[in-house]
Amino acid sequence: MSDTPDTPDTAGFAATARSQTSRVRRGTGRTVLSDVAKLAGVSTATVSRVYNEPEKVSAAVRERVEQAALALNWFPNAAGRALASTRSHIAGIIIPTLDDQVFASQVSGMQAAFAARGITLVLGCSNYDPAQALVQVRAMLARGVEAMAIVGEAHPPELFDALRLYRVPYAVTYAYRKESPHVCIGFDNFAAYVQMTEHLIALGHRSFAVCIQPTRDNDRVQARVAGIRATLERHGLAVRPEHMCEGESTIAFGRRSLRSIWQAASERPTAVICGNDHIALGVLREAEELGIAIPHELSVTGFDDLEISKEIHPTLTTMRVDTHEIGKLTAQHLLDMLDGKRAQRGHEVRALLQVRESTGPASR
Amino acid sequence: MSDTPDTPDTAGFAATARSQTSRVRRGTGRTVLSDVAKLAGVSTATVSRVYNEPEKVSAAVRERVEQAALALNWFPNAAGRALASTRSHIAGIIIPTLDDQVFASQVSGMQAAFAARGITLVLGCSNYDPAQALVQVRAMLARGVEAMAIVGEAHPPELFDALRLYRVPYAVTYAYRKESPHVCIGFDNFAAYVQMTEHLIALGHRSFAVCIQPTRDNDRVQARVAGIRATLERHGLAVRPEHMCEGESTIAFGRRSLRSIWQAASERPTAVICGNDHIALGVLREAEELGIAIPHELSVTGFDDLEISKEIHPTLTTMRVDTHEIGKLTAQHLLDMLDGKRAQRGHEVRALLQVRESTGPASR
DNA sequence: TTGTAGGCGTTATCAG
DNA sequence: CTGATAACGCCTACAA
Repeated sequence: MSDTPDTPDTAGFAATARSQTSRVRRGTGRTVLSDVAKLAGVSTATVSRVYNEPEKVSAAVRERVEQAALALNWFPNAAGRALASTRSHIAGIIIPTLDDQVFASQVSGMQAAFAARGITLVLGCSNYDPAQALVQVRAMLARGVEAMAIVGEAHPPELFDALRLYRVPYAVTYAYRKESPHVCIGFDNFAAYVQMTEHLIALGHRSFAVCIQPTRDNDRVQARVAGIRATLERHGLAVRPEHMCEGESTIAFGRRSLRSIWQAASERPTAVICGNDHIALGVLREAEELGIAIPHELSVTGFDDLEISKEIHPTLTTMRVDTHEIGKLTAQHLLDMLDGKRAQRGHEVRALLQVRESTGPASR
Repeated sequence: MSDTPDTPDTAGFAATARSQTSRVRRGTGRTVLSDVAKLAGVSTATVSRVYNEPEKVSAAVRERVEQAALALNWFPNAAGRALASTRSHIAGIIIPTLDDQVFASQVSGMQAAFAARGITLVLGCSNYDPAQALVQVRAMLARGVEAMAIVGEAHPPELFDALRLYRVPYAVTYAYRKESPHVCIGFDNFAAYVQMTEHLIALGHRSFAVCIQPTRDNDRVQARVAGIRATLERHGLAVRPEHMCEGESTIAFGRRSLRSIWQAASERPTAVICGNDHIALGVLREAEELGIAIPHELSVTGFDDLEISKEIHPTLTTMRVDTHEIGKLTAQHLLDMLDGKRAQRGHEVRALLQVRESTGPASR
């Protein structure tokens, strides 16, 4: 049974001789840690220490190991590392879509902050579909993500259950609600639209239209609509159904919406609140075409403060949120969790109103 | 000397949870494959087969295993899988920045195509810095990426050497050059700007200005400038140094540039070629402020065809590239490589000229 | 400070 | 079609 003298792993056979040595080995032929150990004349444990706890290795030995690794062009295999240490050095983020600048810049902020700490970010897009988000989260859990960020809280309970079950620290981003059971890092969508609506009411507006993204499965947009409605209600006002337009986040949708609002039989609104700058840009564009004077005849507001919004005519009243900062703060929070710090209650970022030319006193 | 156990950086959350477990087993307490095997009354090998080669398992056993997995809420651990199978199911992409829509949508295209095949995409941003790109590629190689995409070919040779050494299939994206030693999937930046320049020359323009992104370390932008220069030269023309502006990709840079061009002592150009729509939007905006008639007094061109470009006044002449498609094609190519298909020569995507109101006949 | 040895969760080989 | 068992590459408790 045991007449073969060569112990398969730690014994010293040359790197090249390896593949021929035994029939059982399935190896890839790549340089591995033990090759480096052999060349440096140290144990595998020492090589590992050089890369994980360098202060515990003498300078001379460290130097020798680094030389050997360089000579063999070796670097640690992440799968082996992850398996042995139960640390994957991976974090995940789920966003609705990269096609929206606000999410892209949030990813960008997180990516940079994580990379600085040697953590790789893996990205999943849900396309605004809760089922897809759940699938992505499960896949990331399987990958062994150490932390996760996810946009919004309108997700299946199983999603958060899974996160808790696996004890993966996570944060809900982009949205912020004080009452949320999750750690939230973002802004209060409800409050932001309250502020915007109050701005218009203060200007004397009493008749409103709303052009907004799909509310389905989207807590952020729902909160915005709720903010508008609550504020109007407080002033004894409401949006007529025919002045409530819901559709995709495009210039084209904004144009279509204003046309239908203008052609409706009911009294025309004096203000249009849009779900974001894209839609507002479309409304402005269509207004120009219909010969509607902005803001004299109609006030228009957006959200996001795109670079273009202060350059067009008339310049667009909108709100600005630093989404890059949201990403950075989220990464910092998650890194703190990984470092064993106590959990925060979340972090509220301000949405800042930018009053420009597209809003003015109501004409009626 | 140093019996202090605190490793400042990499030691983390794992430490606390661990100490309670048995001294021998370091396990995480998570459900593992063998638990499923036990519950289903089969061997671990069979469980593995159910998920990797289901056709080799009888329907009855398969059913039993699936039930057990569901009951225990088990799913395979990626690190263990990667280690044992030498397949990581990870692909990587390196882009300059997510803050540019064209790269974000390329990532989006790849991500979707890969996800459909169970491959996770990991993202790295180089911030237009070749050194950072190299670091990111090495990190991804360590992660065991099975394939890689990287924007542009202006990278350190070590980067491509590493890719070749590890036999990782890769593609250069966004840029396409027939003579490139790499598989390229993108469009010909040189040819695109030749076409744009020819468009203006055909309109009678003889005096040009150029406002473009930084050329340093950026082969795509360099190719664009070369395309402009070569075309002009063929017609016996050239850009005066004071009409050559290089700067960041923003509306503000476009505005600044036009102002300086207009204030220069030399004869004013009749056309401004911009490196992208952002810059062109700035030029248009500043022209309006300076009272320059577009296109009568000055023609302006962009690149990318942003949604806004056909909505502003005057509408912008630009070029359109389907970057989402580039991402999708790249993923398909890389998947083909992983499936062992023969390498393609790359794939050229067309950049389409969109002639609009911002270009017209030269006035001089 | 360094070495030894066993384990991390899964897959692959080979025998039954 | 199924099971036993040895890798996969690295980390870490413990011993020296």
